[in-house]
Amino acid sequence: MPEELVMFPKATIARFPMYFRVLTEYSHQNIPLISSEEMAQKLGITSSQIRKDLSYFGSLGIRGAGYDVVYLLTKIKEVLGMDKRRRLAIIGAGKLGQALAGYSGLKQHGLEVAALFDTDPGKWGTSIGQLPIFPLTELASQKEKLGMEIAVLTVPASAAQDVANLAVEVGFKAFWNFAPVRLAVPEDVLVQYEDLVVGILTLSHHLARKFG
Amino acid sequence: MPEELVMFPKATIARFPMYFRVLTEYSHQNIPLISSEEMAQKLGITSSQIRKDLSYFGSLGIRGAGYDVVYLLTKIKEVLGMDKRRRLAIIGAGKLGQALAGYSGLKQHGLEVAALFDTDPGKWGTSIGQLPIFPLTELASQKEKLGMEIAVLTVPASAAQDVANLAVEVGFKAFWNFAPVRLAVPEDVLVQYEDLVVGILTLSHHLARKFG
DNA sequence: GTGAGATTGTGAAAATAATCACAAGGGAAG
DNA sequence: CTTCCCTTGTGATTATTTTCACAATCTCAC
Repeated sequence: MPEELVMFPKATIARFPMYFRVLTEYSHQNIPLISSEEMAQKLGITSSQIRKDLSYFGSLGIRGAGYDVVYLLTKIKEVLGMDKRRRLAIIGAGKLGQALAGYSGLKQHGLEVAALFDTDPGKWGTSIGQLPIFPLTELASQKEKLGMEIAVLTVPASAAQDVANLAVEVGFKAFWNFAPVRLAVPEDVLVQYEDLVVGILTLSHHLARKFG
Repeated sequence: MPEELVMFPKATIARFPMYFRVLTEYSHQNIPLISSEEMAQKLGITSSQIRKDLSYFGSLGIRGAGYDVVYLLTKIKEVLGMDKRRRLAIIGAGKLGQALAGYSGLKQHGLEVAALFDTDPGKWGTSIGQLPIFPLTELASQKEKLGMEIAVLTVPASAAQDVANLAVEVGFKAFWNFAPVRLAVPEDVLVQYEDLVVGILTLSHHLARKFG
């Protein structure tokens, strides 16, 4: 029989990480309940939006009281795939790759960087924190050995497609792409684009509108 | 008389940086015209969306031919505030701050990191590339001297609000905040939130849905 | 157990965004 | 100058997202 698959709106999914943060904070402080209004204040959004978002889980709040912090946290972890540990391969051991390798936010969300890869021989054998840097040619073998399933692309735009092709070939089905280019990949491969410039240019736009 | 201020939808503004990239590429190759369909192919979106987005400028395309690359580029630069050079202060000279300091994408978009700031005395006086690291206490004086107007927060979440308060005090009106906390700031201050975890967790969600 | 107060869950309405489909031009060739 | 072809610009439509408003129902105090 088909598993019950609630479809969450994209906009809702994008907010779950925020909810996760607040809930984690409350959980650490052993606060058992949180209301939508309380969350809304913390996050600067409306409480009705939060309730609507959470309603896709079905009815898991407690009327008159709020939401059970631990239970809600479990549900959000589940839907974000955080119940299973995922290992990442960072391809491109430049500044950005290194910054991500050392970013504690990943581990806090069940995401573990297992290794970095680079084409620069000068970097092979060195390490970032505890993480080894391998030649890109070892991507296939290390993927097997370390059980990595997400490829993080922190290479120059000009190299991104080639690197992606290689990663697809060795079996990666998910990409987190920081290179500002659209990747051509097979149908069944997921690509999440991350473009830092969008954020700062949005800010620049508002700044220009407001102050000239 | 009030300047004509066309209001661009948020979603449209978020796509302008993509358009900027394609146009820059074409401009470098001295290709004078580009059609919405051509752009759409490059970017993996629909051509009608592009036409709709560009229609907010008024009518600047050429029917039967496409858009003048250089002219369109000028318009997009203008609306994104890229016609004026903006200087950034990076507060928090950790891995992420350093990565951003060395990120060429910023300069390519008219954004110039002028200095970094940190509370760690061990970092004072050292530099990242050509960029000096100052004590946070010098924020006010260096802001004047270097003409910085955007504060980039790459400090731990626990320090973000305090640092923001200081930056507001010395006159910053725009923040690019990488710390995963909502900042309490005066009405007239702009904050652009950047949360790397959202992207990777969205990917994780789709991965979990698709492959379990 | 009862009433007062709080907070959820959710249909309906409003706002925003994306897509469609085609009339209105403009270019190019002869 | 006319015809054919191409691509824009845009109203209309559809889809998605947010907000509203209130009935349902749970807690807590007594």
